[in-house]
Amino acid sequence: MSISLEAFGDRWSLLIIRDLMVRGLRTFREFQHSGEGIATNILAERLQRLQAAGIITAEAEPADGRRVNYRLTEKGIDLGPVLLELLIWGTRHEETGLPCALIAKMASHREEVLAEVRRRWRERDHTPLLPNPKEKRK
Amino acid sequence: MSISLEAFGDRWSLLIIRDLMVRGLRTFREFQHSGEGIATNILAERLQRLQAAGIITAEAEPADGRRVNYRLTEKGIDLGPVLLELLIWGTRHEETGLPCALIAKMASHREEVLAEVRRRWRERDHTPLLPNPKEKRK
DNA sequence: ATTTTAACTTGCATTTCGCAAGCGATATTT
DNA sequence: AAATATCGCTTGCGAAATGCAAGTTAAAAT
Repeated sequence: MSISLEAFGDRWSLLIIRDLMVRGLRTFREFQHSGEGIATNILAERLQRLQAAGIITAEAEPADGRRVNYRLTEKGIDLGPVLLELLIWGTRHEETGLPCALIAKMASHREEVLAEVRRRWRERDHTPLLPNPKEKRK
Repeated sequence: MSISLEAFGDRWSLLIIRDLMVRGLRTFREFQHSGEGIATNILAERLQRLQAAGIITAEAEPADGRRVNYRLTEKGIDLGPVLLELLIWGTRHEETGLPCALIAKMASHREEVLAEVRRRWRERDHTPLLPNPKEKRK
């Protein structure tokens, strides 16, 4: 457990992973403007660390040489269950803007949700899994 | 998710929660000497924060007025699934000192393991759930 | 009554973070 | 072709969080 936390146990890493997994973000710029307000130097450093840890990869976009597409590795997509449990806990115990019905469904259909997350990853389907809440979640 | 991380998304909080949940630790001193090397001021601050977040409670030991027993609340014990997924991921993807068979069993008997964790919590059974690894895990 | 123990504080040096600005390499516009 | 814009980062610097050692207070043990 402490080993896991060393790889991504800080305030930002898991949010980046979440954005990759369920919000369909891929580029530096998209993370930067995703609404959580991460500083660019920290973002750069976290992307490096996650890459070094083998959780994400960086590949240049062929159509645009400036752009770098970040993507979860298999090791990264395996964090799906962790994120799902975090989401379920947060929804159950804290005030979130998410529809409760949606979460109840997720909790009772764990395996299906995770299979869908994996499917999207495999097929590089970048449509967001969750509807974007109206309110920016803090 | 970001809301969850605000409550315990730092380097130490989840380790404290883990020590409460699966290692049977209860007191300031036990956390301090649990081998991860947390500074006492940080430990004190984290215990306060977790208490303020409603994840743990502090109650004085009746038999010894100096001692404070920390304990997970229901909200805290509900983090069981999160910890279990972290443990499974870490074991699958990083070098840990844990016997693989044990983890395979945990992954395939998720619900039983979580039920056992809850049972121990309810009955205040403080025997560690996991065998203490010989090597101090870093 | 003195010493020990448990649970914290406090002070201070070091590290990390957050913000704004800048930079180099593509790509786009004129 | 030249000027401008965009993207993915660095850099510099003040502020906040962290780590370490020492001290404090109250309760137990001797």
